Order: sequence, then structure tokens, then C-alpha cells
Amino acid sequence: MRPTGPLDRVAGAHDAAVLAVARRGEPVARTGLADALQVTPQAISKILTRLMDRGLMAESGSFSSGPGKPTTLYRIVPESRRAIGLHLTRTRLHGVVADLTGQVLERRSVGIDPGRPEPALIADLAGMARELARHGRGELLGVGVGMPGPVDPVEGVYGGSTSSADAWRGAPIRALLLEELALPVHLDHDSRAALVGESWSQPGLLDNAALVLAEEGLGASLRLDGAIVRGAHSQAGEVGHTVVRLDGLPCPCGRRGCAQAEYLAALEAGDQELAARVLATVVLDLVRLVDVDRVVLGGRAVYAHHRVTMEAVRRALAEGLRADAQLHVEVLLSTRGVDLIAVGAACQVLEHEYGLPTALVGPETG
Amino acid sequence: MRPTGPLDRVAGAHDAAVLAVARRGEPVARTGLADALQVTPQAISKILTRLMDRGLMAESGSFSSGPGKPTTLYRIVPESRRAIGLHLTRTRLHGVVADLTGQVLERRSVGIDPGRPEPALIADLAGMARELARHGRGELLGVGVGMPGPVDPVEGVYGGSTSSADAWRGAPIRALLLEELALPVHLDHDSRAALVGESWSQPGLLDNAALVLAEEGLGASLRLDGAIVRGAHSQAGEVGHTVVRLDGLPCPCGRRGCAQAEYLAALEAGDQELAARVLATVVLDLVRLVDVDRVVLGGRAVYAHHRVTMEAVRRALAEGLRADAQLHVEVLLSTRGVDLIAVGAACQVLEHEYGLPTALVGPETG
DNA sequence: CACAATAAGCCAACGCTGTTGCGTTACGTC
DNA sequence: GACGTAACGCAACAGCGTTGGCTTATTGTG
Repeated sequence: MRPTGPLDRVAGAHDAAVLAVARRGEPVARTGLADALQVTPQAISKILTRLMDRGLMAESGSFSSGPGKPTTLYRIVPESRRAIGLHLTRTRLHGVVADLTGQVLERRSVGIDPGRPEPALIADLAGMARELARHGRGELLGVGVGMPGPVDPVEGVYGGSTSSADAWRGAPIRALLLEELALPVHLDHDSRAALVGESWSQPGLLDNAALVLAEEGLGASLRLDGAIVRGAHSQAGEVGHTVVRLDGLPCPCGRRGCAQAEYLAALEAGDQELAARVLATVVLDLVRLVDVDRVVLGGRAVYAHHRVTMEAVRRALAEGLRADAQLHVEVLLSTRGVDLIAVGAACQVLEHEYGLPTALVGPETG
Repeated sequence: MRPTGPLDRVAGAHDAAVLAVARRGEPVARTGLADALQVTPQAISKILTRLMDRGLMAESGSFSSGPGKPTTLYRIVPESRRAIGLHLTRTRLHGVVADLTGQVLERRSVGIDPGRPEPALIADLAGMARELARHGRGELLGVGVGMPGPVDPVEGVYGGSTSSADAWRGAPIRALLLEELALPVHLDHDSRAALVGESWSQPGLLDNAALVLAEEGLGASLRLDGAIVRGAHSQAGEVGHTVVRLDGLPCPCGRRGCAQAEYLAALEAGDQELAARVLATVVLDLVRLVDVDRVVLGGRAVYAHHRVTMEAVRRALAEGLRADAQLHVEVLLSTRGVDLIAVGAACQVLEHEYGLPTALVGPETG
């Protein structure tokens, strides 16, 4: 490896910025990139040369309008890199291989036993990763794992569920999987992974956005000013136990009126309208506090009744924000469907490798 | 001005990082800075040379422990720069001049007429700024203004209050004041200013923190991973109208059970315990969503009964987070007292000039 | 009191970044 | 076929932190 200079960070940030523009899929021109990055076209040439040397981008024809030399177009090379994403729940394991743009190349899904001991779990994860790795042909960058409940992405350890006894509590999943596969492993909260995945292929659109995930529980994740919010203890977005109704239904966590308990109970009673209102309450509080302009909804429980849910959330937002007419919040449905979290986990690997850096100075965040 | 190269951004970020360490007040050594910034001691020498050329830092004796050449110490020069901060409410104008470390050099306070037309308001602001500018001696960097309610810091325009008719609604305060004073002007939400002020003199401590301000209304502000959260419409932290009790007291905004209405009503009834519980509800929701590890309380309404308030918030947090034992949240009282917002407004000027940059690439954010 | 050992800091050369100025290439138009 | 135009490449440049060697100032030892 060549000696790491400080200017590598500038180059790296610019490379990532060009890739971010290019991964929208449309061919890009030198001039447009120069405007976007606020550098000279000549600098863009050097940046593109670096990216083409690494196989990440390629020329893509040219474009002529009027006199003069035609503009050369460049495009991202999706098949140049791959990443594996695994979505782990208590009863199922779902996995995908995705290319550099986050497109799914292959998917797998198996049921697992919730009581399964830790070594067997690791074997399942590793097995699916190895199988998925046989598809596609770009360089395999690593494996991402998304799972519900508290997770420590820095240490790569699962924190255990508060709502049930849990056989995997404290399992050092990243370390074990890394040893098994000899590939970089990223472990994170499911809804955080989902938001990374959702925004990977539409860079910039979700720079101030929240994603609310309704699966076995409720989870949220935030991207503010382009940066994913992890929080001081990596527990940002654990909104499942926010109290939405004082003295409401009892929750396994010991308190009453938790959003998650109310939501699941409403679903079980077949009252989609009520469930959607619980969801909408969480969303409204969140919008007030952090002022996002887009909210993405995802997860099995949402897909099952997505029309009712979206409509109820939109209505609750319009009602709750009616006094602040200048606050427009767009409510979107996830574009990834059931692959949402698995793709997101894969995109976390991509983001780590090719995403825009957050800070310029200080120690590496890993 | 010398031609702006891309490497200025690296240098600028490093200069800001060194200043951030130094503004804690204690003298700093080359080695310590090298560790903090992850660069070689030689680079620190160059950075310090630049900062000393600009008069921002100076040598501060030396320090010997054991054999070898003694370590040279450096300190920030607080008196090298000044900034003015103004805190505007509907009935009072409070102002300070602060030095580079955020220390107050002089303060002023006058009552104003809420119905006062816009030109008179600008004259009041400019008059106080000019008077404050006579104190202290460093270079005057600019004027910061903090005020309650919705504000657009990008355009420098006051958005108007939702709870009352407002003579200043839509006033382009920044443009008018800039024309009057010929100095850079920064306009922002009061609680956001307060958090900037609170964290300026203790860098790093409040990198994941929230500040809740209780004055005429309720406001919150967030700093996540070191970055102040402004939101898509610069309205992050407008939590005053979060609903804490369904079908509660009517609020001037038209809805019922808003945190602000409940809080003010409890205070008026002399029930500090209830008021504190309303505050605590807001804090608890906020901690769940963004996982901050420190919460700062400030504002007149808090100071009046700070023991009761702090205790109630601490109790509510301990109760609400009891199932998540690993989440430690420290509840602090503002260190700035009644100057909180005025100092914060001044520190916004300092932060703009000498604070750590947020992003590396893309267009300037102003 | 002289000397070595030690640690901090300076100087100069280096590789890398994006910038600048100027020449080259490829297109449309007359 | 000559001309104007716009995109692009080449080469020199300034400034960043790094590297390696040298200087400086203190402590400890004979």
C-alpha cells in the first residue's frame, strides 16, 4: 500500500462524491460533476482517471449539441463490485447479493429456529453468505448483517432484546462471522440498514429523512444533513417503547402504552386504521423534533396494508402540521419491498467503502 | 486573499481542530494535539505557526518532566477576537460581547415594545450592537441574533410565531442589520444558539446532546455526532407543539394538549412538579429517538425552580429508561445562566468562523 | 564539572492534491 | 476545405502533511 498522505482524504472524498452522483444510474459529464463538486473540470478528469483505473467507472459514449468537441459521458460500472446483505429475524434469515448500485443479483431465504444456539446461527449466516457469493462476478467487498433490537455496530455485538429471553444476547456476531468468512462484516440495527439501502440508489433525496420500519416490532432511523444518526450508544431509533398512550396496554418491557405494544395489538385486532394512527403519532413527533422532509415506511406489517397505512400517516401529518404550512413532508413507501433490510445491510458495506466521508479530521471511525 | 486551493480545506479543518482543543482553556502541547488530530507532530508545528501568525494562539511557557528538551506549551489568545450576541424576545433585548472562548466581556439589557414596527426594532438591535462593540479590543467578527419561534438561518428571516399575531413576521432581519452595521450577521433559533454557546467552551462534551429551553415557550436543539441539527426547513427542535396529552388543554395553535400549553399552565398553577414532568416527557421521547448522552436544561422557567426540575427530569429518565440499563443520560443545568442565548448567538459567529467544518465536498453552506 | 542519554522541535526534500495556462482534438458551419 | 467553438490533455505550480536527518535544551551520571 502506498504511504497514506493527508491529501488522500481530499481525493477520497471527491472520488466518493463522483460515485454518489454516478450511482443514480444516468451517465454523467465532466462539466456537471465540476459544478456539483465545486472543482475545475480538469480536477474531474483526474478523479475520473483514478476511478476508471479502479474499474469503478467507464466511458459511456459521447454527446454533441452544437459546435465544438462533443462531451464525453461516463457511467458507473455496477458489476465491478458486490456485497452480501443478510437480514436476521428471530424466525427467518433472508439474504441478497447486490452490485455496486445496490441492485439485487440473487436472493435466498430460510427459516431458522429461534432457540438455536449461537454457533449454529453463525454457521447458518456463513452458509448463506457462501452460497450467495457464487452469484455475480465483481470483487466481493464484505457482508452486512441487519437485525432488530439493540445492536452495537462499533463492536459488532448484538445487545439482546428487552422484550424476551434471547439466546443470542451478547453474541459477538461480527468477530465470529469475520473469522468464519475472512471478509469484512458490518452489523447494524435493521431500520438503520434499511435507510442506508433506501438512500444508496437515490443519493441526496433522503439527506433529511426518517425511515420507520414495522416488522416484529417498531423501529426508526434518521439521516440528517446526509449523515446517518447512530447516537451516543448506537441506539438511536429505538422508538418501539416510546409511550404513546399513558396507562395504555401492557408491554413485555414492563411499562404500559408503548408504541410497539399498541401497534401490534391493533394489527392483531384487525384495526389497520388504529395501527396506522399509532405509527403516525411516532412519525409526527419525529418530524417536529428533527424536521425531516421525507419519511419512508417499510416492513412486512406496512406492506400488508400499505394503502391504509400511507393514507393514515399522511392524514395525521397534515393534521398535526396544519399550523406550520411551510413544512412539507413527503411520505414514501420503501422501493425495496421485502428485500429492504437485506439490501440495506449490503449497502452498508458499500457505503463504508465508497460512501461520502462524514468528518475530515480526527481518528477513523472504523 | 490568496488563491483558494483545495488543500486549504485540509488546513482549515486542522486549524479549527487545534483551536477546538485549545479553547477548553488549558495550555496544549504538540504531542497531545498530534494524537488528537492523528497527524505528525511536525504537522502540528506548521498548524500552530499559521494560528500564531493570525494571532489566535501564542506560546505559553514550557513544561519539563524527565530528561530531554522541555515541551513547549501553547494557549489560545481569547482577546484576539470578539463577537456580539443579541437575544431578542417579545418584551426584552439582551446582549453580550464575548471573546474567542465565549467569555462575556460586557452585557446590556433593555425592555422593548412588542408592537414596535420593524425599522425601530432594527434600530434597537443596531444600537445595542454598537454600544457593546466599544468594549474589549479584539477584531470584531460579527453579530449573532437568537430569537424564539421559527427562523430561517439561511435567509436570515424571521418566520413569524404560530401562537400570536406578530409584527415582525417575515422580517429580513439579517439583511437589514447587515446593511446597518456592515458586519456579518447570523440569525437563528434561540435554543439552537444556546446549544452552540453551551458547547463552544467545552468542545466534545456535548457532541451528542440535546438542549431544552423553557422561556416564553418550549424549544429544543440537538447536536448529533458533533453537528448541530437544523433540519430540512431549519425548523428542527420546534417541540413546543408536540402533543403530550391527548385531549388536554387548548393551545393558541388550535390543537389540544401541546407540551408548551401544558407546561405554561402548570407553571401558572404553581405546580412545578407537573411542569417538570411535561418537560421530562419531551426529554424522554427525544432520548429514545436520537440517543443523546447529555441533556442540558436552560431558560428562565427552568432557573426559577432548577432543583425541582432537574430532579423530576432525572427521575423520569431513570424510570423511562429503566429497561435499557446501558443508556446513561446525564442531565445538566446550563452553565451560562441568563446570558445563555445571547452568548450562544455570539458563539454562532465564532463557530461559523473558527468551528470544525461539517462537510468536505460540495458547495459552501454559507 | 564534563559527558552521555533523552526528548522536542526545526529544516529540507518528497509525493500528492487541485489549479492555472496553453496547446490539441473533434465537431458544426460557412 | 477553412474557420469558430467547446471539450479535453499536458505541464508547471502552490500548498498540504510526511519523512529523515540535524539542532537544541534538559536530566542523569561519572
